[in-house]
Amino acid sequence: MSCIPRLTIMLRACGYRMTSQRHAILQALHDGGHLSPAQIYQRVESTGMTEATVYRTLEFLAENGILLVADRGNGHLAYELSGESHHHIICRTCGAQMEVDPALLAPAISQMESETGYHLNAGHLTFFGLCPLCKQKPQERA
Amino acid sequence: MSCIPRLTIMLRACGYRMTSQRHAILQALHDGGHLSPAQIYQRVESTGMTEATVYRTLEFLAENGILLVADRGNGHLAYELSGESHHHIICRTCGAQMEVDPALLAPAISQMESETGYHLNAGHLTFFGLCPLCKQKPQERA
DNA sequence: TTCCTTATTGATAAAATTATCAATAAGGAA
DNA sequence: TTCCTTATTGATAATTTTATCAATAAGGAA
Ligand SMILES: [Mn+2]
Ligand SMILES: [Mn+2]
Ligand SMILES: [Zn+2]
Ligand SMILES: [Zn+2]
Repeated sequence: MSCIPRLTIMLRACGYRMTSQRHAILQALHDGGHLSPAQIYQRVESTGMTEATVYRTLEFLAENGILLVADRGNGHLAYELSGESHHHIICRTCGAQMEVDPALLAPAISQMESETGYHLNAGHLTFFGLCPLCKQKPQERA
Repeated sequence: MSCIPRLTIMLRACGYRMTSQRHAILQALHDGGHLSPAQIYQRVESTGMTEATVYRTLEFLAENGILLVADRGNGHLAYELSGESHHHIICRTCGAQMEVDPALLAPAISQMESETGYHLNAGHLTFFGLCPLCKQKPQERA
């Protein structure tokens, strides 16, 4: 993917380094979308990388804004490349999910800002609910 | 606290039971507010309860709507008694936090519902940002 | 290219969280 | 109260995640 060189420069500007491990994890997320640490490890295991390195690298990349952390509702976290801003909606019944335009929340957020005095980072939220299908037939679908 | 009898009835109606362990954990959360599993275990350790029981009980109570799960931003979760609906704002710099009236998000959520077809559970969200103090003096405060 | 500094990794241990399963006890029925 | 069914717990092992620290390698300087 073409963003590796850009990220390399960005990291070096902060005194950090681009390593083969970071490269492999970024690549895995590039063609994997939202992935859990375990899923990512599967995809980079062949390089000999340690699980500890996967966790460390994900935390590092997230802290530096290169990755976004997402709540999957199962208590565990997922990671993804931080591209265009967005939020998520997940169906509590069937797990279906979709992305949401952050513009929909903008007015609510700016109102929260003016009422609380906080400066909010719109961020990357996850909303839970029922998808159109599960809204009808209450129980079906695992 | 006075809600134990009510919760007992609620649980029995679903075939579940009120145990001394559940009672102790609810009591801990009643006078503790938002607590992590470790913090809760500290407070009920004297009863001889196992850590595994703490985790199981928290998951059980949350699944049944008696507890809310909160994202604390540190990757770990916190639990609290589900009372009046609200959301949270946490300062990424100093950790200061405050609750937010869910009514502020209501219009945005109903618009998301009409645009996506999902039925959303307003829920219990956590927003991150900078508090009024940290917004000014950029670096200070651990 | 060679050398140096040190950020990063692997190896390992520790800690936190989850899964198994037999023993216990909640609470409904008699 | 006594008895029974079975939800729940404790004990234990397995898995996941985090912390330590010496060995490695990124990448700037010479
Ligand atoms: Mn996302
Ligand atoms: Mn809360
Ligand atoms: Zn669904
Ligand atoms: Zn602050």
